[in-house]
Amino acid sequence: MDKQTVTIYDVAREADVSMATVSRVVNGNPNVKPATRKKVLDVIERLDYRPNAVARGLASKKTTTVGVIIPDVTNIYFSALARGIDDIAMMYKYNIILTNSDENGRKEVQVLNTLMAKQVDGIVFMGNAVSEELRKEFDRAKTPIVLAGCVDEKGQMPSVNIDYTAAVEEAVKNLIDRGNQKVAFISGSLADPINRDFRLKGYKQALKKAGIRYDDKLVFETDYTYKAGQLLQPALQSVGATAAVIGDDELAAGVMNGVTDAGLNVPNDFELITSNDTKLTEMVRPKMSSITQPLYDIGAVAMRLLTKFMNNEEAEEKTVLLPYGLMKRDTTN
Amino acid sequence: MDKQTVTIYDVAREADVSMATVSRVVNGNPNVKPATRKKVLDVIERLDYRPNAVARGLASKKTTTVGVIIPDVTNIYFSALARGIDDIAMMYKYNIILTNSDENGRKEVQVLNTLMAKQVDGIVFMGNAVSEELRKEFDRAKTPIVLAGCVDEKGQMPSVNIDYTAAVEEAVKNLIDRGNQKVAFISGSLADPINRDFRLKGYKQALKKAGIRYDDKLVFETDYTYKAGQLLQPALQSVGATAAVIGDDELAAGVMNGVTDAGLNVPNDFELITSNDTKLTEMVRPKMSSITQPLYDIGAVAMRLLTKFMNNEEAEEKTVLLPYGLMKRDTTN
DNA sequence: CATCAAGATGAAAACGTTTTCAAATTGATT
DNA sequence: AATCAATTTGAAAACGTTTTCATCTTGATG
Repeated sequence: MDKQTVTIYDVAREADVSMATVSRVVNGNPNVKPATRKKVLDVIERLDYRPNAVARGLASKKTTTVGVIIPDVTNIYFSALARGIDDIAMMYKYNIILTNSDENGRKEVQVLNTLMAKQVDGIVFMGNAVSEELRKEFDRAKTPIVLAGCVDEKGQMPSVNIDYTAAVEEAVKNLIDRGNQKVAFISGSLADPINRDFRLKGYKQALKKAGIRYDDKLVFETDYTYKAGQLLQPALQSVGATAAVIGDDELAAGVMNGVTDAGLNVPNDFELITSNDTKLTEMVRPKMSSITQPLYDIGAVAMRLLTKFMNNEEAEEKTVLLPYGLMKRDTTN
Repeated sequence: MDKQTVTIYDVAREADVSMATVSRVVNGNPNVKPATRKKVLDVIERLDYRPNAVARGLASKKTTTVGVIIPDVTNIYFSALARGIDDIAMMYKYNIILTNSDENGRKEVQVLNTLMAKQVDGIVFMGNAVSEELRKEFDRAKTPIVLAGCVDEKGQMPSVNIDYTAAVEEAVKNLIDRGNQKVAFISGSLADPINRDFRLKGYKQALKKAGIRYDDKLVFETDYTYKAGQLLQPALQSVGATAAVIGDDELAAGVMNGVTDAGLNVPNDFELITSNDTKLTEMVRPKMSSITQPLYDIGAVAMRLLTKFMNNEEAEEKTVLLPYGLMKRDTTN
């Protein structure tokens, strides 16, 4: 019926010491005589005392909780990052408050505010754009923040990513080298810097080096969804694209199936390279060639970086780029 | 530099009222004269006051946070549930502390304990088995708990699921009706009641009604992973199975590709029905026929149910079964 | 105009920790 | 035996709210 909670005070009384001493042994403070420590530990055991983390948070101003803002857990790419984040967080004794933002600016701001209200010790932000409004909130927050799989156009926020520009350039070059003159660029919103400023740049660079004229008819801006990809086939055909680099694996799977269902053969009639190397690439047939990214590690490193900031350690570099690669599977010849 | 936090006390002073009154307006308590309310609100605005949720939690014993224990966010099935949970949680102003358990009993208990320490108002548990140890912890916790996509063998914990037994029976019948005499049953660990007591039971019932002898050579116990499925092909062939019901979509995709890669044709040489109807079923080729489950809704309903418990409302039924179906796609004839 | 009930307010006590600072104890050194 | 520094301890003040009472206002009613 009752709350029936055992408090630090109960332990202190039973062990015949002060709350301060109990607090010390609970927190592993070395300034406690071994004998007293044992005595206290025994009482804790006997009473089954569990420190109240909320009270602790209030007194110490540390909640050992970090906020994670994710566009959609349901997206394999982001959930892979999230897994990396959570594992490292757990390793450092933090918990994760996870919230979906749907990349909706208003929701992002609102979520950020409740996270701050809950006094999280830090935040990992995923998403594609850091809106001005969001940046303002970030600034106001004294709370450390790290971006994961998310570029900051102004380069002032700590983040961990791969070199999207170079990766896409390499992928496109790969496609061109095999004779494709019309390579489509398919991504999410070009309002997102990650697409507009990084991936598209790589695309253009590859074209330029190959002496191919840039044609914005070949650039497709869409949602990161399977359906969206599937519906793209007629448009791709009408511009005569014979290959594509695609910014998301689910989207890529959609494109591939759309093309295949239209009777074309991948990779003989149409080659494609996707971007995230999630497990989906191996599940579909043909398996998708992909830019490889250390997904789990991006999350893990971001979280690790965050722990440093929360600990006031100096981090060598604020902006870390993890290695990428190109994995040939069956959607390229 | 400094914490620079505006407290309720500052607001009270500036507005020339007591903390109690500020608290009242912040919490929408109607017992405040409109004029004072406005005065307070203005000060709050001017000072940009944000209530500290931790202090609030300590004083009110409510954290508006619920814990979610998930085997692995990276699994499409679970992340779909998680999404439903989070959306409803947000709707009711709760936040989610999300932790991966890997279905590891020790980790589950440990995670549960830290959630309790953090004074979450409730818990949604996903996973396949509720171990004895876990049940003990659950009992000790005064905190309301709801299972999502997870059966309680003893039927005493609130949960939301579909009728796995009936669903599997129907799927197997479907396969048998089309002439398959040797239908394999492929699931995760049979230590999990969901497989052992529910799905397998449905499988047996279908066989029985069709007058086919149960043969445990046709029962495959494995991991819920793509790889595990892929490796199953030789074993399936050696027992002469011509069809299978499979307990997880990633696993099913693995089985299908294993079979296909071995040169067989799905569905002509081998038919299969999977269980979770995640978006993966539509991404692979052939598209997988599946038992359908309202994934998102399972999570959503579980969370909704939890809010009732947290609110001490009486819930009509503790154990809710959502409707399932059978979706014919291209892995069955 | 006295009376009362209802409506607004405030003082202060929780809530369960951590942390600061001073006091008490210890033990080694002279 | 006296001294001093280190080591252990405890008292009490935070931490920033909510909540319980009691008190004070109000305005209507007789």
